[in-house]
Amino acid sequence: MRETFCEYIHKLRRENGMTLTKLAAALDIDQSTLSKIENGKRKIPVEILPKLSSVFNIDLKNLEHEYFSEIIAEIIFPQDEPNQLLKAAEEKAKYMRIKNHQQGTINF
Amino acid sequence: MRETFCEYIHKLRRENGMTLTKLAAALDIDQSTLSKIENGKRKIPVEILPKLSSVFNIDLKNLEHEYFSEIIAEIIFPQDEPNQLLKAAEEKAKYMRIKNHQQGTINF
DNA sequence: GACAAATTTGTCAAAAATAGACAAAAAACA
DNA sequence: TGTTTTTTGTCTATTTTTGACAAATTTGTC
Repeated sequence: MRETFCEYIHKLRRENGMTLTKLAAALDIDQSTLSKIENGKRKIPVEILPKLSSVFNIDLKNLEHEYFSEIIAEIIFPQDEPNQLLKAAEEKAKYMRIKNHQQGTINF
Repeated sequence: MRETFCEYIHKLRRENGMTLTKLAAALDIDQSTLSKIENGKRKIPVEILPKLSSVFNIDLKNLEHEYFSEIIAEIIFPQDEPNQLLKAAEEKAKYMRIKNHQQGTINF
């Protein structure tokens, strides 16, 4: 996927000929909130992923993949050495696995 | 660097024979807060990076590198295909640069 | 062991960020 | 034009985060 996640949601909705109101209802959020989400003005709540998955029949793993890669992209986007940063992150993740780090302790 | 950022701060402080009270004062935070930071119980405020840099004479770029890679590590750590995730993130960051995406719009 | 210094922990109120809801404005389109 | 859809603004409630303080615990030294 090239586009951002919010663009993707928008595309999915239009392709399936749904209105904001309808999709919002299926996702159990306010339609104005969905509009904001599609326009990148509100953060995407993780909880909607499984619902998107079932509404549009898309593998949940895929959606999660897109979701998290986007968050990472937001971080590396302004950096000047993104590749080094990603390498370092990999190393650190390995280190965390070894020390079987308490997930989500803090800082994210 | 292998260790986590909080471990690193702790190490730096001890190596330089500083007490929590002293370093906390230099960083302009409460000493109990610094203790929590070193123990991964509070998130590390970005604002302390420049101060750490000058107190310990470490290149700021380096510190930022470690700081952000850690955040990314926290995200990929629990994922089962971290490499694919990182690749996707790279792609997305490129896409964002092209579309000259408003940094930090949302979701992070 | 006793003492002092250093560190960790718990708690609580203040401040900040986020979410949810609603209505009005704007845009799309038939 | 009239209707539906979408976007935007605003407000309050809720949740999360922060800062500060004091008590408890640990550490190191004599």
